[in-house]
Amino acid sequence: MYLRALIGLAEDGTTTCSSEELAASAGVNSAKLRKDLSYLGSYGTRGVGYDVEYLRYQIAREIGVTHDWPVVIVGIGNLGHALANYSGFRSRGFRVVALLDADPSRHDEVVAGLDVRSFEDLESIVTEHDVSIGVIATPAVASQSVADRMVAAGITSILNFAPSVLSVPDGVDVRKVDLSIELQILAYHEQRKSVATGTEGVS
Amino acid sequence: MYLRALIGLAEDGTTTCSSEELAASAGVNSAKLRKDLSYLGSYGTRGVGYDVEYLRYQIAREIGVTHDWPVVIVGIGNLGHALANYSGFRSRGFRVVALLDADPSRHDEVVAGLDVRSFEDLESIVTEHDVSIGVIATPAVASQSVADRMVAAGITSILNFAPSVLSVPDGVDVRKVDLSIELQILAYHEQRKSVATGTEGVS
DNA sequence: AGGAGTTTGTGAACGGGAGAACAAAACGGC
DNA sequence: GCCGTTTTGTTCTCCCGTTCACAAACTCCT
Repeated sequence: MYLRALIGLAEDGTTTCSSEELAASAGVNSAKLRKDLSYLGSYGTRGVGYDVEYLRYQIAREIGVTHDWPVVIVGIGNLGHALANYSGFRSRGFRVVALLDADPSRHDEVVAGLDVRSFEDLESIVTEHDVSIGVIATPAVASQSVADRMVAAGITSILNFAPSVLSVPDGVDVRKVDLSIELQILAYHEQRKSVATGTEGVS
Repeated sequence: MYLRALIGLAEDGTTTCSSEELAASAGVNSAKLRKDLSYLGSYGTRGVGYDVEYLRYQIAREIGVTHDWPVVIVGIGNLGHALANYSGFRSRGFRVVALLDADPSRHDEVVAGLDVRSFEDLESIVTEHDVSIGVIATPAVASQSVADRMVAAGITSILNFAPSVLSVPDGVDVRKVDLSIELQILAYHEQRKSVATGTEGVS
């Protein structure tokens, strides 16, 4: 988030910023920002602030976005389609090297300039491109078996868009994004709002 | 998450479950689950466990998924396209009532059975369908102005997929989903793994 | 050179979530 | 009807992230 805020500041032509400004851009408290940055090192100048370009490079180096990460996406339904085309991945240092789907009827499609290939090709693709990050955009029922195959093939980080809890061995990282859970959280607060104001009754 | 786990258990034909089982399905600790459920009330039976259907209804009622929530999606690019087609929304009680885009060249498209309409129609749609939840899938530069218009039109909950920090008045909830941040977090851990094992050097 | 004004970096206090542990309650067998 | 077993609901403790507050350090102006 700080890196993204710095990029935004750099695009606006800002060369130096205080922790207060950067915190506002990132939407956090300035003390938290200073403490977070202090874990990386002492990259600011007291009385002046942070050099935008310098700090940007230091953060990029620390979090590992200085080189491209190859990524495979499994499950080319609506969501996988969008992810394959999502420009944010490429601009943040991720390169989609393959799109896989278990459904043979999808194998003739070309999405985002890539052939949709058979899920059976997973191992060879992972080996060839030295892929360590996989994205699961399949239905929930398929997600665990896809994850197992990914782990067996050597993938050690998984981004899971399926609404399922994956079990993986130690040493493998999983992050889960559940789009409808986010909406449900908003709906919950909406409901509480209407209860509080008495606009709407809840049986 | 608990609701989803309960639905899964119900589909498997389970009628009763212990906190231990449900916690395992949801991927959390059983003490935490019991504590969370205790905030809703005392819906379990000691020595027996929870009735799946009963608990499911109670949670659904509490979080407000007993009735459908109308939703508008603004920005019908790749991501908006996928969101409009995403079946998880409908099955979780959300109904997409309109798709809006500022680009007139998109207005002839039909996505997921809905016309893509002009962003200018926002106010009338919100009023007509009593929409309180809006989804922003525009580029980052447009997101703040879209949010402002949404708030002015009466929307009080926003799900923001743009990589930007939105500022909104009190009483409006914003949740942010940033797809590439998730990948960056995985990449960070990957980098640390390779540093720790000495597989790869970091200058 | 020195003091006033800024801004970072960090020690201390605060708050809240997570897990362990246990009392209360329900069921089943005798 | 009573006791052992099981499982919930809740309290207590611990730990971690966040925030406050302040000393150290840097710049600018006189």
